[in-house]
Amino acid sequence: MTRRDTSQQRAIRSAIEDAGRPLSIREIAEIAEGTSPGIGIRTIYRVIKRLLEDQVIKTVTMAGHADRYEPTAIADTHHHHFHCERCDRVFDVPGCAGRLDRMIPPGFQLKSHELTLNGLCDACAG
Amino acid sequence: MTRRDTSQQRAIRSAIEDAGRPLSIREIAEIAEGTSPGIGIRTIYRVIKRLLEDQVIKTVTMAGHADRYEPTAIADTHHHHFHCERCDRVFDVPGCAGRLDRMIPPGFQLKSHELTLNGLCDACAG
DNA sequence: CTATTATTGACAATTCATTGCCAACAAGCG
DNA sequence: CGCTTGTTGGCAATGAATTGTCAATAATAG
Repeated sequence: MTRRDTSQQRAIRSAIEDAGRPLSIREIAEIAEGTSPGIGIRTIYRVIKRLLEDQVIKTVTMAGHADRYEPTAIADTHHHHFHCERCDRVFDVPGCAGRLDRMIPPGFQLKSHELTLNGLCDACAG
Repeated sequence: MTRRDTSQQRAIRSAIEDAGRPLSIREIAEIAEGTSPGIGIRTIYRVIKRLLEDQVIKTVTMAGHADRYEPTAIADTHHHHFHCERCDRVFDVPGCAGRLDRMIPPGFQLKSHELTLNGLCDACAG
């Protein structure tokens, strides 16, 4: 049961690592297709699942959009996401909104939060 | 093609208006079942669609969760949402996180944002 | 009250993302 | 290099949410 390295896995890993932004399954498939032609969608799902299990990448959950994936190192840096309404790409945005605890009603226990910004990215706005 | 009022429609409308929090399709169905026994899920979808078209209610999009619906009057008051991990209910939280424009990268155009708070509600935390 | 027709609800059908299955393929040990 | 077996990819199958269909029902104008 030795783990094997394949060109498909490398294509998927580098797609995610080089993107600089969280990628959806579809985006990963398109990019990996360039590096590893003919790669099947089934393989994308399988490899993503394993990368998640191995904590190599983490899931980015977006309000109203498909999940994206980004390297754990980036995900662990506290930040949020900007979704471009036109090109549908998602970008990392450093920093945080601030005093969220103040918003919480008495008795409630805050554990985490997700901030989704919507608008136009520089390329689409220009 | 005159519009007709029915007990099913009233049950759905009052479920949403009286809840005091955004409701999912499933929650609406359960509550409406109490007021209008035997109401079909098909009717829930149909009436919700019409209420959305008529701007009577609006959709609450949550990161990682099914859409919820709340009265337009409430939706138009700027606020955010708290999702309880245990009971899966969603609550309105007044106020806003603050200076979001400062987080936006140069060239980007911010149009809207969604903040999802996660944790335990007072009932589940107590 | 009666006739018209908008509305309902059961069921089938669709949509879309994800997974099961399995024969063919290929990574890497010896 | 050759063999073992982990991996791949096409297709079927699944699961979950939503919609189409249409006969039966019920709201409302007259």
